[in-house]
Amino acid sequence: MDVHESMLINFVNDMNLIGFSQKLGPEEEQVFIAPCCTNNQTRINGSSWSRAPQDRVRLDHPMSGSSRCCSSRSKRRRIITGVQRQAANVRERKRMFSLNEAFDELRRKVPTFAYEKRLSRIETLRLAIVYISFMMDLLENT
DNA sequence: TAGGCCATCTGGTCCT
DNA sequence: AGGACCAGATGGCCTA
Repeated sequence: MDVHESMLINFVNDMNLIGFSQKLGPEEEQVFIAPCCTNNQTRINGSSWSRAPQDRVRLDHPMSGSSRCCSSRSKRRRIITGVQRQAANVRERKRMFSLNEAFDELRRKVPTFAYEKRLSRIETLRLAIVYISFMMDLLENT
């Protein structure tokens, strides 16, 4: 085993011992709260979703209710049909699928131990950031 | 049982 | 006009 390999193992060990939360500064721990979206509560309490996932269709008009409330911009409303909505859902699923594929690829690139549980997406990103920094330091010092 | 993570749906906005 | 992207909401699953 060469020096770099042992350094890498130490690095992974350190990552596991340190944990990600301690690496967060106050900035990262701040929770962003949208300034004007207080009416979300209405939507939670007065939820119009059906229970079964396949029945998750809004019972009211598809374009009623706005998640981006209080915007002073003029809104050009886009009326979409049920077919278009379904097509958009399919596209979104595909998009999320390719995003997850990219995350899986990134998981394979960052060093972890085989017995460790699968990294979550946020853990993968944070580990990748630290790993890249580690490698850059390594390059500068060799 | 609470909290974390994730998949999915959805509507708004951006871009071509 | 329509697809891509984004963020909020919601529910299911899993683990401590």
